[in-house]
Amino acid sequence: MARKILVVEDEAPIRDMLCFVLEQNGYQATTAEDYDSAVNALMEPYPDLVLLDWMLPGGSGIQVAKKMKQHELTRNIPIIMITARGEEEDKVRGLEVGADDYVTKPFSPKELMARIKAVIRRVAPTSLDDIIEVQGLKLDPVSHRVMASDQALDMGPTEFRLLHFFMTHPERVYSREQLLDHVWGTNVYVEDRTVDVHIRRLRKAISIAGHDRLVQTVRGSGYRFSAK
Amino acid sequence: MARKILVVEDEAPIRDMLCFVLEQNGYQATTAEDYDSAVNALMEPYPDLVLLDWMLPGGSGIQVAKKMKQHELTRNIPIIMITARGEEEDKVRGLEVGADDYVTKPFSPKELMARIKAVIRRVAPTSLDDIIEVQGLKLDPVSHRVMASDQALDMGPTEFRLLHFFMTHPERVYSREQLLDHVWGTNVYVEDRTVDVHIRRLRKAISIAGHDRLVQTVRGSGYRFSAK
DNA sequence: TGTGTTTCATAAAAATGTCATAAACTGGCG
DNA sequence: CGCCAGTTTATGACATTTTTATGAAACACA
Repeated sequence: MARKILVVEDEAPIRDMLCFVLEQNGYQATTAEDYDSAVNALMEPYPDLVLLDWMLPGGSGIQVAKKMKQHELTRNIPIIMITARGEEEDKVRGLEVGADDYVTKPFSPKELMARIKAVIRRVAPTSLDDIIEVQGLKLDPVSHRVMASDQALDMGPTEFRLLHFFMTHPERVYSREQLLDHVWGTNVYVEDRTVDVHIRRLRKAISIAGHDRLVQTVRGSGYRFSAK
Repeated sequence: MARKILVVEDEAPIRDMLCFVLEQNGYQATTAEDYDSAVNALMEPYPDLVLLDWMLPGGSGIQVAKKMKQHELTRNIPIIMITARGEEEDKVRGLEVGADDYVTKPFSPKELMARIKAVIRRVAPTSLDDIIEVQGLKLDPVSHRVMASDQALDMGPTEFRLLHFFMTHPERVYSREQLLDHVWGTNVYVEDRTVDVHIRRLRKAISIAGHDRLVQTVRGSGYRFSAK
């Protein structure tokens, strides 16, 4: 429900202000103050968006952006750059590196929130709270419930998260490791094979109306959620 | 219960379509085609929400939004802007001025309804003081009483508030923390687990007519009040 | 003192990660 | 082709951990 936003900013006062505004608006804020901590913070709970100060001390913000673009898992996280007034050059370079938008210091909280909202909407058209439906299988993140043709399905929390991930990322193979990263969270030490077990449990839970065929095994690669 | 929605849109076909869709979904639609008629329409029967086309001929939609924000009585009426595809800048400015959300032309009725619902839910969950009924379980905030098929039920104050909250926010999971915030009030230091106890008491109180099944446990997430 | 609330301890239930084993699939080879 | 050996995946069982339910005691307040 609450989107996670990573704030990368070296000046503590500004950082705090940003966090305050973000949390005030229903986001969950994480922070980092330099390149290293930023890269680190990116791995933990994947943020839904990164607010990146261009003028970081050591490695500039651009390094962080570049690093993000290199990694599969962080490549698609949208970035909003914070630039100083008038630095046209920066803006251009920032957008070149893959920033999705920028705000110019000083900026109003209102403007910032507007931009964040717009960027998130653009990147993730389906709101986190939307009911997702695939072939009669409906998942409602708000009521935290899965229905198959008006019948509520029962499953454990992990199976729910797994299904949620699958339904929001269909038609794509995911290795067990990737699934662990996305569904369990990073740096969680769990055996690869554990995924198999939860896949089975998920299949069993949704098999009542025959939806288990949506969860497909891709031998040698992992699993895929597909309506085809 | 029928919410009034003001549609501000200059193109008649689109306006009619919008009205049709809105009424189809149980809303009561009012219309306006330009700045003046919009300002006018705002005064008469205060709408619960305004659907505002950004691209009005004379004064653009933003004028309407600004005007609304100036007046005490219309300030809090939520606004959903209708923007043309790709006009990023417009969206940002709209949100800055105080729009609550936007839809991009062309949009599906489904998406529109979803956004309207989301905005209304956020702004006005349910009017207070109305008798709420779910499956024969009636709660009257005025007389402060709960009835199950003409039989008065007995419960403590906290259970009453808890039930009231649940009945006005059904089909949604709430974590214990959220429940504490909403039912107990913010910044109250109470153990999370205390919620469990009151949930049990509430269940016991309404179990006489079998309504305890409405209060559902969502493992790992919290509780949910649901008729399903 | 009595009603209502919170905390605590414990029971009960559910979820989770691993294993061991069965089953399914692959590619090579006779 | 058909079979075998080697891999990979499916599945059932299980010990452990985590989360909830519940009864009772400790409190708070009028």
